[in-house]
Amino acid sequence: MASTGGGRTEAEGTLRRRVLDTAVALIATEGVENVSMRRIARAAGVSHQAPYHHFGDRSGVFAEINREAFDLLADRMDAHITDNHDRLSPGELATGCLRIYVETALEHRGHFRVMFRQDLCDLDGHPAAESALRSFAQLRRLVISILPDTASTNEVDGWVMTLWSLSHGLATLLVEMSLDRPLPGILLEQHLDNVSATVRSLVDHTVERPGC
Amino acid sequence: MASTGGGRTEAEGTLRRRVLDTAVALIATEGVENVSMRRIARAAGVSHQAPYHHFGDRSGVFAEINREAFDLLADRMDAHITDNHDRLSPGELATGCLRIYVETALEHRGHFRVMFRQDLCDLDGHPAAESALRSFAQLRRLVISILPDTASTNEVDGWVMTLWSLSHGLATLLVEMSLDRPLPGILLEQHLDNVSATVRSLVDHTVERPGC
DNA sequence: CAAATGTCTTGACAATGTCAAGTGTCGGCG
DNA sequence: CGCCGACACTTGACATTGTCAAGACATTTG
Repeated sequence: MASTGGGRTEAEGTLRRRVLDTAVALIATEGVENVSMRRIARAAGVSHQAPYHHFGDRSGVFAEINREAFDLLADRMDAHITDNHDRLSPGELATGCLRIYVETALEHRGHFRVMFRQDLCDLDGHPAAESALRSFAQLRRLVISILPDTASTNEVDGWVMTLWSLSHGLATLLVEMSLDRPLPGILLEQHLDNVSATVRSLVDHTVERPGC
Repeated sequence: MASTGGGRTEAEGTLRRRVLDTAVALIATEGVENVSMRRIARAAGVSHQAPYHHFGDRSGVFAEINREAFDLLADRMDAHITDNHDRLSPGELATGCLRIYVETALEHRGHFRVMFRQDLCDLDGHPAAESALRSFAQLRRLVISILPDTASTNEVDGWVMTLWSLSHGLATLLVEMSLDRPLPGILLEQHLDNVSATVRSLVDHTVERPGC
């Protein structure tokens, strides 16, 4: 087994990556409550202290998973917008982003289960907070481009929260409950239809307003 | 302090209640990750094993909190519907239920933080699962009364999920992040306006459909 | 080549979930 | 009245967990 005492056994920074991957995989299958540092270390085939060298403490691992999750989300949204901004309307772009949100959460349950969990890690000052804001900002920009210039800040932020909730709520339900077993993709499509209907109501809301 | 050895020190079943209340209060302030059985016991002023007598194990406490949460939610929705069913349209009733959902989550963060957490407790066979379904069923009934009889099951369930997501997503964001500090009630009202707009689009969706 | 550094290991400690075994009180039975 | 079992709790013990401290080895630096 492992020779007593260490040495540079891992290639450049490989363990750090393997710890994150192992952690995310375990969280996806067992839930975050049932994942311990020592289990991660064991699953990664290293001593119980090796992960601490790269993350400081347990919450450090979760903070990094948070960062990766929000970055992945923001990157995908970015790509979708830049790829389609000349082909789709702002409303369609927003709908696309919301779809990406749900799909990303389902594809990366381990990441998603850690997002927004302030009891797992304090994100204040951590780069993860910045990544999170990046995702919000993208959606916010789309909402602004949909609403008229006269829209108040509250109106903008209210719609951002509404749209975000539509995705986040569904993603939570699908990931946390076992709703995905009985509910196949068709329900997701139905929901996304409804989302786009909501977005359209946002657009109409904008147009219809006569005055005041 | 506590005399060595037990005795009937609690009035009828009082400790069980106090354990639940203590647990919920701790979870609301510290987050579920930072709440241990022994801390609950300590805060309740009993030995570390006393709670186990009433709940079997840790997940038993969470299961019971789940049951209370879903029951409270379903009861409030029930009351709202029976109090207003002759005064409000089904759409308005649905909007009211969604508002109740968010308000209940904010008033009972400790409960909400445990809901939908399958890693904390297995609800299969537990009465909590039944309570959860009761809440869903209420919303479902409202959606059915809004949609035309010809609506497919997928259409119904899709809208149930959409409406539920609208509330659950917002509640999660408000409870898990510290969004409630900078965001006062006005944003919640704005969001609820949007929710009712979405519900209206559901109703219109019903009316507008020409054929097929 | 020697020292410093970075990567990992082992060992130890307090806290936690939980099992096992006590200890005291209460209600009912003779 | 006195005994007895059930109940509601307590104390004690154990494996596991997060984390601190110290050691071992390879690589880099001087």
